[in-house]
Amino acid sequence: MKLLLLLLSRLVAGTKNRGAKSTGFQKSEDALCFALEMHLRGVVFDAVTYTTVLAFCLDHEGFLFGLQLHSLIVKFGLDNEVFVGNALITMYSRWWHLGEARRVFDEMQNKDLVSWNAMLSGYTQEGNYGLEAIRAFIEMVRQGIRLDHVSFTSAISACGHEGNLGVGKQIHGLSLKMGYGNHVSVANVLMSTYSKCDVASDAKLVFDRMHDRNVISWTTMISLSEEDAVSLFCQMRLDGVYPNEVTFIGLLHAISIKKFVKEGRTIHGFCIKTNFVSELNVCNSLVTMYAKFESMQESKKVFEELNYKEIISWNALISGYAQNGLPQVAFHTFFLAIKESKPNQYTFGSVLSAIGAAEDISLKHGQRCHSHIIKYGLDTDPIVCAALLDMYAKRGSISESQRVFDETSERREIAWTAIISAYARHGDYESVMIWFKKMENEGIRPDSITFLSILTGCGRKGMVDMGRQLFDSMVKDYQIEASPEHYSCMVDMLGRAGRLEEAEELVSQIPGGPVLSVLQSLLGACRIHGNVEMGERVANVLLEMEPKESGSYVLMSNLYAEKGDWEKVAKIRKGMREKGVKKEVGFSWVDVDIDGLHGFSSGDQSHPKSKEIFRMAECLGSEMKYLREKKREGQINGNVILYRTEILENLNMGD
DNA sequence: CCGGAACGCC
Repeated sequence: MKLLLLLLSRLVAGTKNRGAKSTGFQKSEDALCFALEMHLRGVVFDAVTYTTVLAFCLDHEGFLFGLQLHSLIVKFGLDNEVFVGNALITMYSRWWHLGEARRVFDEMQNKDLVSWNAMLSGYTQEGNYGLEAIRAFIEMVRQGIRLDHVSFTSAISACGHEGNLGVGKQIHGLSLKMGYGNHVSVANVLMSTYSKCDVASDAKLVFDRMHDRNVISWTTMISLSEEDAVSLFCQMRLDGVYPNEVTFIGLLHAISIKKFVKEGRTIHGFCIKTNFVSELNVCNSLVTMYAKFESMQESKKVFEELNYKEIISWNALISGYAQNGLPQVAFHTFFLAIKESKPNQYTFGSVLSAIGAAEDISLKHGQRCHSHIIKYGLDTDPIVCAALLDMYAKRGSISESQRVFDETSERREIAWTAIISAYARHGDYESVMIWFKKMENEGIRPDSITFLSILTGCGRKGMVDMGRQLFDSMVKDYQIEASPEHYSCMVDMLGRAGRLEEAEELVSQIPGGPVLSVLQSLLGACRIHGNVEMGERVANVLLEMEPKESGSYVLMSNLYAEKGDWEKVAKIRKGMREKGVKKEVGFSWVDVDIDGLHGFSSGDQSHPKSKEIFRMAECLGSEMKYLREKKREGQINGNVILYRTEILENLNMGD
């Protein structure tokens, strides 16, 4: 109570410049209790006091307090004060009540630039209001409201969220004209916007032209240039700019993606020296980094040294185990995590991908996970739904996948992509086509992954013209850049259909030239159709690109072998020997319940039971041949397994 | 006393 009175006297004294922090409150609860106490003692607030207290309502559970403050403000007729209105707009938009924010804004009689900017930035927050933000900015221009650097920062940021490069460029132009283009926060947001709109070169240009770069400018640049992140970090230090927590998160992320192991350890050391390891978020990034370096021991070590673990830390560890082929550990960690923290969509995304990848985790566990998802109310989350659907598809339960999809209320792109990939994974291209049609009918925009599934489907179904049309439409109408996988798929499709010239032409049109796999697809197609002339042409390019790649030699030698040109076959083999190219040995892994994992390579006789294994393989081979003949003759329709049992009995090999 | 810019767990 003593403290209360002290603070009361300080506030009532009405001294200038008492910022929110200087009132001594740490939490919005305290601030509101204090404010209510003042009110009870008959102290009438002034606008400045309300504004100060409203600022506390932006964090934690402050929204309800804010609502009460709003009614007090109205009661005392202070809602016409511009500062108070501005604070209310900010509060409502932070709590996602954009409608209420707008109502306050519309009812304000005296709006100033800050009111407009507060409304603009409310719409700019990530969400579905990007268009509103752009509209509000245009309205400002139309009404001749004065614009400043904050207006430009928000408006350009909205274009970034919307991916609207056209409007972004126009606002950039306007900012230059009005002399705000070089303002540090405008330039910073321009960089991130250009990078979001896939014009990284323009982002770099903005950065290069800046004269005053602050820590945010450097952090932005580091985060969007993975390859040069480390050298940019060094330049930043030379420039005398001190990094912060966010800088390290971006830097460590780039290092993780690029697997710069040495640099990663150095930066870890730097974080220890500068005590950035006391920042939870930096440590979370370190957990992810070591996981990406495939060193789960170190990842776990960083994790265990945390004195406080939040769900992001757990997620980083779980996905690390999942990505490093330790799904059981991932699954086990998941159960520890949900004991200590409240899981979010990423937690389930990671654990579901682990279950999907693990043949030896019972599907029951997947279902158990599913029930947790429902328990935590995450069953409508698009990320979780897609992961769940994918998990069932990977574990062979396509009907469950379909059910998850049917029950997904908010069917965003990601769910459609997942169900179409699920059918593609199962080789059910009939369904791929059906669901793609449905997706189109619903007006959902297919993405790059969806196109890959559908193009593969067209290839397998021999629907070459349709595939070609879709590919062209993807690039032209949907403006999706064709990836090497898309090109491989197209070349494979055209090649299977014998349209080799068309395939070769497509390859020649690839911007920046084809990658290895695309050319190998083309060479494979040449082999199927016995086109030696084109095959040689393709092989020459391939051997120039990667002289040590054995696959190219093998494909070419197979092509000659099929034509019976044994001389050329021998020449290629000789060439391989001379260049020291070795064919990498392919391994097959067999997991036997009782005695673990066995690896086999072609011609390998090292296994103690190899004699029996080869005998069995031979039997299975002749059995397959027999079955194929029967099937061709139409003698089998349906249950091959039953039929197989019958044959085995006849062959007297019932084991 | 009010408005803006960078990042991580899918």
